[in-house]
Amino acid sequence: MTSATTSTLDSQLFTTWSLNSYSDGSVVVPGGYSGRLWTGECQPQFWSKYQVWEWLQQMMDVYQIDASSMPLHNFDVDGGQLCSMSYQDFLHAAGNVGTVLYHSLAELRLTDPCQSESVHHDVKPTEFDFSCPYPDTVYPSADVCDPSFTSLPPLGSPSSSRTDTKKSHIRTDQVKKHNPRGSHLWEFIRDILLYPERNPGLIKWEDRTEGVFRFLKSEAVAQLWGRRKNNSSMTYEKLSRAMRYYYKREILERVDGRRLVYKFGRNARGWREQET
DNA sequence: GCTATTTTTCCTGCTT
DNA sequence: CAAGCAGGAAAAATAG
Repeated sequence: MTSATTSTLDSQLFTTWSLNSYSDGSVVVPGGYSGRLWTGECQPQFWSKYQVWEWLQQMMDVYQIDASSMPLHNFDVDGGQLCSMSYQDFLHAAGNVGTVLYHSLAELRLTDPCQSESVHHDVKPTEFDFSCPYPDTVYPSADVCDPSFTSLPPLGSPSSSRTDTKKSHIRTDQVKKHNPRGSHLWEFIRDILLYPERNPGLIKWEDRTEGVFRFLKSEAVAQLWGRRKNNSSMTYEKLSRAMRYYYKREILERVDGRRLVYKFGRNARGWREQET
């Protein structure tokens, strides 16, 4: 359904991010961009850990892989290490899902050098660590932080249309469950929070152990959420309404006075440092 | 298709 | 003033 007209998307991404939210459906393209943007370097071999992570997110989204069957900790490696993993290693690290990952990665490695025409104001992966010295200007953070949703697998090769999905019958009870990983807003927020090194100042922990966090770029997060839900007219105003509904369910706790600050409640799970 | 949740939209009023 | 926060209502999406 969604055709990815990649070329124009870049610019539209910019538009999206710089528009202040009142873009009544006229701007943002539904669907997604091809997985190119998030690949700062081109070759998987040169990916940083966070790029590997990004790739994994893409895979999970594209193939609807359940987070529970995708042990991210087994992939705390950089591109070089990732590429040196054998098929067996993948199976080991991710079970059946490993098959998909392995093949997808293989695809990627075959495809061309790179795009590298990403963003002129490119930020090096190394600078993502916490610091995030971004001013107030809106930047196209989608390329580095979109934890989600693409309708196409990021296999930039037109040659092999879709060697993936069916080739290996990956939809063994692990893949393609229901609506696996965070399909809920609070989970989406949580996931952004969980990996600060890849979160370029969108949301920030205020108190990690207490589960207090703050939106730094409310509209940007809203846009991201909108992208996830394929809703181009999402705004922080609306997103926050949904957040407020969480109070009653105790997924979030109210935090007085402080703007853009929320706190996970007893019914929110999976956000703590180490815990189930 | 139906039901129960969740989220999205919109809105009025209040607070920072 | 602009941007957030609060919730109520009701429509739209989703999950099952």
